Amino acid sequence: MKGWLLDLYPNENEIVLWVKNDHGIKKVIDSDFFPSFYVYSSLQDLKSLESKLSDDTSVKSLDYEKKRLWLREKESLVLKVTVSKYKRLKELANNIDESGNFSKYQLFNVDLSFPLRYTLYKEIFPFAFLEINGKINLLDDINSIDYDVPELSSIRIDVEINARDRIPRYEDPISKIIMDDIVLEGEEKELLIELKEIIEHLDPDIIYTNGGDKYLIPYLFYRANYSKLDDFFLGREEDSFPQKKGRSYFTYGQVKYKPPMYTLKGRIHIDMMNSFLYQESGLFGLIELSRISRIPIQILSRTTPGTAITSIQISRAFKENTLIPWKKNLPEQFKSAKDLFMADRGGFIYEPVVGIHENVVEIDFSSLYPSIMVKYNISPETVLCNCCRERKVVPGLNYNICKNIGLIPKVLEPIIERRMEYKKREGDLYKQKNNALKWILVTSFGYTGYKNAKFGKIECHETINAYGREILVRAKEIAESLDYEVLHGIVDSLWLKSNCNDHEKLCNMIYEDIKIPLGIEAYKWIVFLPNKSNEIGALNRYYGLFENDDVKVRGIEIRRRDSPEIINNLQRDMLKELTKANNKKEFYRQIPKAIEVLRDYARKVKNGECDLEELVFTSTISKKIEEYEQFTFNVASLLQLRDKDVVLNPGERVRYIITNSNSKKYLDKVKVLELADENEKYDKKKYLLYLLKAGESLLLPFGYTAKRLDEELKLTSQNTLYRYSSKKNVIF
DNA sequence: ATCACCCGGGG
DNA sequence: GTGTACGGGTGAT
Repeated sequence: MKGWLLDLYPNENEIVLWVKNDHGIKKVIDSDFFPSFYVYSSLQDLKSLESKLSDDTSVKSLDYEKKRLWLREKESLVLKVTVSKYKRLKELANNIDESGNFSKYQLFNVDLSFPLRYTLYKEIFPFAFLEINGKINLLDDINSIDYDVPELSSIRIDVEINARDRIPRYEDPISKIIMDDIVLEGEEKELLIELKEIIEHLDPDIIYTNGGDKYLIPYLFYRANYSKLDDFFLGREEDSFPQKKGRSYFTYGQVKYKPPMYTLKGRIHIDMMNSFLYQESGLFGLIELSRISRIPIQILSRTTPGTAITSIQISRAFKENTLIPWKKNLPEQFKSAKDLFMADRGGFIYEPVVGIHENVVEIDFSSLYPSIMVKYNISPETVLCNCCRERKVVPGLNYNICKNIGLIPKVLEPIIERRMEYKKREGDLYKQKNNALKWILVTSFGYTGYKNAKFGKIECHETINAYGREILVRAKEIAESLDYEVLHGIVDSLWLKSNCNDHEKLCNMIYEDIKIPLGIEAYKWIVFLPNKSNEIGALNRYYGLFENDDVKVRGIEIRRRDSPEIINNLQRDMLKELTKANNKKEFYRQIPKAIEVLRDYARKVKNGECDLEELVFTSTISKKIEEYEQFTFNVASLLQLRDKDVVLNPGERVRYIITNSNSKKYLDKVKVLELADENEKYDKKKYLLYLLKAGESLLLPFGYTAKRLDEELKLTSQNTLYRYSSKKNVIF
């Protein structure tokens, strides 16, 4: 049969493939695939290991092969250990590593996923069009841009829960099941049977949920179990979920909570809430990445772009007969692009000139890092290579770079080209594919410096930084030579001021010099904001109005996830007034109107007219309740929830209203939204203060502190409206 | 005054 | 399958 490879996964000791075409879908089992890992050591040690392993019944075969231990190194003799039981692979690798005191043996290809092993071995990939008749025949090309995608049917499932209070629990029964436009109501057990029957009947390829991993799917199974429905499942055959708990983990200093995956068999479950890549690039973005990264779509939808880029790198290394290192122990720690630049503030960070500016353009090297990596051939095996010691080309660093093209550029260049091709085309399909690739490129940089990255090396980071810094400095010099004034600059962007309107010349000159694509956008005006504490320009706090009337806001409350709606609405409405201005002069005229907006909001808060929903803070829990040292709003919320037997994992969010900010009593200080009743009294003074501070955030460069705004707003007489007296009150 | 805690960014 | 920046603001002590 011919069809598209919808999904594949290991099951016990075989690989299951689901192949879809216009006539239906077929499950294919390959029970003749056995995974391997590799061991390198002295020949003598390998020989003794070989004889030791030959007694192990789970070892299927032991062979010697010639492989590269690292990119472009000469091939070495290694022992290939093939296991007959999938589960034994990692156990065996661990045993060997331990028996050699974690130093005698170097192990490779240990932590590769089974789908990746299988697709590399068979030279196929997810969503490939192929023919299966005893053996697999690829009728597709992984490099293809205009590949066909199967028609996929889908359904979205939501449930409503008959909860005792507003916190839904597993013990609460289902009240409603909604499947697209089908609404099921009635007795719970019947509902579940009907749900299963409808899914069997419609037989969708994709099931979309909102929170399926975290709640919906496990809940449905819990209820089915409670109703003694033992053949309840949602896949194309019985689902088996790993008994895993979700994990909380740190990223960029923030705690995230990752619920366990609920993947279905033969059907694709996409949890829209748990899929960054789906949110960013849609179904076609997922398919695009699934193909090129060889990660099955259900797994891919739940991973980060960094995982996908790693997988692509592994595939490339595999093709070049290079083994994949198991663990790495480089001392440097993971840092994101921005971190590194922040960490050593080079000459290309310009503290913003606080205040409002006209005639401003922002230039932006949108894919600076991947471009640098490709252009300057930056890769772990090219930076400080042994063969080209003389080529010390890195600006300001004593590093040499190889003349032979490295793995990272080889991987990135085709992706950049693909993306450029998609960018040229119209329509949602290409937009989604383009977005998916964008994220691959953006994250590729961070991963080169992450210590556990398969193909990472800190010197790559330093090298990329050195080039990046040089490029920004160069761009600045060119701009200044054309009489542009630099107002602000950070990482890959510069804000420039000039009376001349011909910015094309600037772009051309920079591009001619640097040969890295850049974008340019003109502002009618932009306001750079100071730190609230010291009046110095803050690197990432600004707002501005583009020539096309789009508004760009960074760093202030409206951008924060924890801000209550009322703060967001206030700043949105104040900005609405301010952005009516087409220039600096008009901007100053709009300031009093923005303050009037603030007055309206303040009045509403003062009069107790706010809906509770507007006042809700949504804050992320960073640790377990007992680990907190201070009695914060979050702690008070957690205590309230604990009374109701609800425990949140670090990384999950609480929603609360401030009822008495200064109170030391957890029941009094805040109210968790789900536990609040409609007549809950909120802390008016506190919310008023928040409003004033949010107003200050926008207007501080013009002399309005929260305190001063407070004074203004207390004016009750209608004709003493604040008179803005020109430049006297302006700090800058 | 100092420490604890939470958030951003990218597009 | 995986990661603890750094500076900003606000609140607690």
